[in-house]
Amino acid sequence: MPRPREFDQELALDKAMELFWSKGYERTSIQDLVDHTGVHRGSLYDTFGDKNQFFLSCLDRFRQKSYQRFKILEEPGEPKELLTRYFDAIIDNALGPDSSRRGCFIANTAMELGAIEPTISTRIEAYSVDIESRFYDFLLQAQKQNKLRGKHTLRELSRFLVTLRSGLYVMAKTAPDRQMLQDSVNVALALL
Amino acid sequence: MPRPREFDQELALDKAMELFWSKGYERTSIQDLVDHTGVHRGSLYDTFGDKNQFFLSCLDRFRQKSYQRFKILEEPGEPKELLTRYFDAIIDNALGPDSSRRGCFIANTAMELGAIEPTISTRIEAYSVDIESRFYDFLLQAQKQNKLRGKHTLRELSRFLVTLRSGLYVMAKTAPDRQMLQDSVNVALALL
DNA sequence: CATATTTAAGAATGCATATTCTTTAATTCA
DNA sequence: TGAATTAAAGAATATGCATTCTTAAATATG
Repeated sequence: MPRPREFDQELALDKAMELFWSKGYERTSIQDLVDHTGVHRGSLYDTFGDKNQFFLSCLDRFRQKSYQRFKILEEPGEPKELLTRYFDAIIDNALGPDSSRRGCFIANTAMELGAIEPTISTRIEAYSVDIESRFYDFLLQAQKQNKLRGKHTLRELSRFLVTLRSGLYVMAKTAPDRQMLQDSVNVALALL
Repeated sequence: MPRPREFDQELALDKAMELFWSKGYERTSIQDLVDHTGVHRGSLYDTFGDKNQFFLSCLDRFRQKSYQRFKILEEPGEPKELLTRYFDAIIDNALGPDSSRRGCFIANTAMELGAIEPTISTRIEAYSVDIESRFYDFLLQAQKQNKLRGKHTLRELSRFLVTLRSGLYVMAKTAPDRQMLQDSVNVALALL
């Protein structure tokens, strides 16, 4: 009996995510979202709730998608080579299409709202812990194959990689050239 | 013949800087600035111009102040020891008083406005280049004293340190505990 | 075919915002 | 002492914002 929805819900969520990603929470207005998704104001409210809820949905969607990048680390190959490819992908993603320098949606949000909104900071912290443990698992595999040198614990190493990763996202917004980021990765991965 | 100003201009600038620093550009309203500085709206406009100009003045003030931290690297001592102290100071500053986790004003701004406002991004880029060259100078001194091992160029190394530094500022907003940041620094400085 | 039900469209509301304007107060120099 | 000049105070303006309400449209089932 219902009138059918005229817009693709998933597509609208993706479009909204893009906008929040590149402009941040405060600078993205409902009108911006309406324009960019092509969906009517009221329909957005009916479907996704208010701006806060909508933003959180976008954040979760980003989180899901970004986990896919860790599949690179599960492929066969030398650990260092795999990490190089992983961080290359990170750099590509951070610089964005046509050098839009959108960075990482979650890192951006951490900087904008991390110390302010408790509901945001818990999510961001969980995400960070998650990434750390994925690095940890990867390093554990490498260690089992005796392909890890150096005196640090896996915990320290994985935390270092998380911090490096975050640093790259800041530099993507700061430095104009890709080489700056590449140099940082080259140095960092030399200690493995 | 003029009526004397009743507020301390420098003090007001510092207060405003604190606010922009911890809340960012968008989330800081003129009313917030009025409340926090104790200076009347009109006086702020007369003295500092509009919100944009005011913000830029605060950014410049922060920049000046933050350069002082590099004096740590000019003190006598082992390079690695000096860098450890430098990054300890960075961590202190990033976590802020009573764990307010305000991060770095410039890094925050890079994330919020870096890819959007051209007038901001040029300043931020200049700041980044400046920091890189200060690391470079420091490493050059260390190299002259034969206190640097490793195969990387000084340019690569200084860029790595800049990225590490940025990463710490993100993690200060993300991770709740200091140890996470400390671990990252420990690993990073091991390769010098 | 008609009614129930959900979506879409657009107008409307109310509040926060940045900025300016007008009036009043405090000085200094003639 | 008084006119000129600058600062402070407070009101006022206009715009943008998130959110809601009302009305029209489209479908499925009886």
